[in-house]
Amino acid sequence: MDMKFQTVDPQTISELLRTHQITPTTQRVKIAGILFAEAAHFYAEQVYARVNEGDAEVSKATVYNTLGLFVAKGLVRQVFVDPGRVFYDSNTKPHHHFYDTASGKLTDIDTLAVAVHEMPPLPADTEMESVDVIIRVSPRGAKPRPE
Amino acid sequence: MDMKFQTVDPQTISELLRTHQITPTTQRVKIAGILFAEAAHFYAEQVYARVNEGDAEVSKATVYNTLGLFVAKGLVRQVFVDPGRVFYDSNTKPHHHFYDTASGKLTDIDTLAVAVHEMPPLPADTEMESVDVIIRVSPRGAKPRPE
DNA sequence: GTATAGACTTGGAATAGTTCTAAGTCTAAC
DNA sequence: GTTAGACTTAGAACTATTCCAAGTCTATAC
Repeated sequence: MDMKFQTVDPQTISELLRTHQITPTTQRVKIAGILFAEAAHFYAEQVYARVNEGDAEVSKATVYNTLGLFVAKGLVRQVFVDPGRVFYDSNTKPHHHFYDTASGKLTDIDTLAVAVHEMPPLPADTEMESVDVIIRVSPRGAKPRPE
Repeated sequence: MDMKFQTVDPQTISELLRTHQITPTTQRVKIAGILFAEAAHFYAEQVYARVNEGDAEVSKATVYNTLGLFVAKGLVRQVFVDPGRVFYDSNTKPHHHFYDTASGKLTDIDTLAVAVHEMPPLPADTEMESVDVIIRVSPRGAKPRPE
C-alpha cells in the first residue's frame, strides 16, 4: 500500500511510538507518518485532510484524539499563534517561531539564533514548562494599522 | 496592593479614545474603563461580565466589536496562549508574559527582565510586527502533563 | 482455535468562543 | 426636524474542538 505523503518507514514510526508508550495502531502510524514526513506545522484539519487523501479512512475524532495523545506523550508540541486554531509541531527540539500573520505560515527559528537571557523570577511556587518566542511578521509594505 | 475594581474618570477615557481616533460612545467608554482600571488581562467573556455587573447593558456583540476596534487602533493588544480564548492586554508598553497553565492566569514580565538578542533574519520580504515571549509555568510539583 | 476484556475508533451531537446579519437606535449636520 | 451614517443589538451562524455511546479490533486466557 502506498501512501502519498508518507516518506517515513512505518516500521520506524511504530518504534518511535512505542518508545513514547503509545500503542501503534494503524491510524496512529498514519498520522505520525504525516507529522514526521516533513518539517512542517499542521493544524488538525490539515492532518485530517492529508490522512484521508489516499484510500485511508480516519475519522476526525481520531485525528484529534491522536494529536492530543501525541502531545500528552511529548511526541509533538502545540503552538498557539492564532485564535481557535492549534498548530502541531513535530520538531521537539527547543526552537522558536516566526508567524506570518498574513499567510498564517509558521517557520522555525533555531534557538541558537534567539537567546532569552536573564530569566526573570517565576511566580511563587511555580516551575517553568516552556519558553515560547513568537516573532510576528507581515509582508513588507502591508501596513497593518494606519498611524 | 489590592485594589478593587476601580473606575477611571470617563473624561480621561474619552480623551484617550479620541487620541486613538475612536469615537467615545457610552459603551466604548465603559469597556475602556474596565480595561484600563487595573493592569490585568481579560478575555471577552470577562469584559462582558464586568461591564454588565451594575446597571449597564452592553451586548456581547458590542464587546467583541469594541475589543476588535481597540486592537485595530493599537489601544490594546491580543495575547494568544490558549486555544480558543483571546486575552486582551491594556499594557501597550513592550513586555512579555508568564502563563500559568493550571490557573489560566497571565502575568506581565517587564522587557528589561527578558531580552531577546541576536534577532534572526526575518523571512524574505517581511517586516517584524512584534516579539512575544511566553513563559509557561505550572504549580510546582503538579503533574507535568495533566490528562 | 474461541471467548472475552479492554483499548481503540467512529459518526454525529454538543459545546465554546467568536463573527455575521439585518434591523433598530442614536447623533451630528444640515 | 430630517436625515445619513455610525453604532448597537439579539440572535443566528460558523468553526474548531470535545464529548458520547456504540461498534470494532486485538491480545491474551482458555
